[in-house]
Amino acid sequence: MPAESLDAFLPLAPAAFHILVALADDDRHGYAIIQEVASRTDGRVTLSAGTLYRSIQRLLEQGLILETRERPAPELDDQRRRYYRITPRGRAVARAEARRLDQLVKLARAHGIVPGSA
Amino acid sequence: MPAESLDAFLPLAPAAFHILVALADDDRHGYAIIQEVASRTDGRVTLSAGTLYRSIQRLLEQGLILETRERPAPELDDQRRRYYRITPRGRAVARAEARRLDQLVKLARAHGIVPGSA
DNA sequence: GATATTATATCCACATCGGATATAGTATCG
DNA sequence: CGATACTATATCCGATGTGGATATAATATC
Repeated sequence: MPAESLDAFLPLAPAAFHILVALADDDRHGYAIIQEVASRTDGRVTLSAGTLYRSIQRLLEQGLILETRERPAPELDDQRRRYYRITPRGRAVARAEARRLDQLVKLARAHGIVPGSA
Repeated sequence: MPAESLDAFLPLAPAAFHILVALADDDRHGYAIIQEVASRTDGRVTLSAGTLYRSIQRLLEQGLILETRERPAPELDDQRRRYYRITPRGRAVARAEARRLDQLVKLARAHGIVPGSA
């Protein structure tokens, strides 16, 4: 996967970025992604159901995530759930987006926007 | 200006962030902002005219920038230009947005998205 | 004087988003 | 065991932000 083609995905939609980062560690189902993102951001980012499921559809179509057949032990499972896993391409896109955001922050710092680091 | 009210502006529209950062150093006119942003990002961010002038209207309404009456020496000026300056509030919002973006990058790093820093 | 560039402004179509709504399975508790 | 709350997925609607096209006109170049 050449680096160029990753650029076609950038800038990545904010919701898509959060979903990919939430799946970076572990496979998760949709509802769990909402909770995980909220938890990790101390409640600052609360993905709505509409945003979540539409984002998941797009990420699947783009091959950035896939739906897994693996499920947890039945006593921990819930038949309604659909579990998702980040793909290598998804990881590469998330990495490229993180780099893009980092450059944005550096640009702001270089022009004195952030005190204590200008 | 309490920190809470800044949150109402977040997340800041990407174009608005770029405009505020471009005005961080110097007053500029619209067309110059497009060129400055393109130059600073090595051509990766090219604000379209439509995006620029609508973004400027919003930033004016929100009090994040203002139009200045000061103009350069007549031989360097162009009567068609409208010059803009970032306000203290605009600077505070840009700073808050930079902080938000930085936290996003840190979150991605904490979950192993960015190699060499996880 | 013709042409290209600079400069501002508006319109249209497309993508993304939050919130509302729908449907139904699962857990809790009296 | 029945009511109620929570979990879980999915779709629809309206609002916002964006690039690209279009318009208009002043300025610079040749």
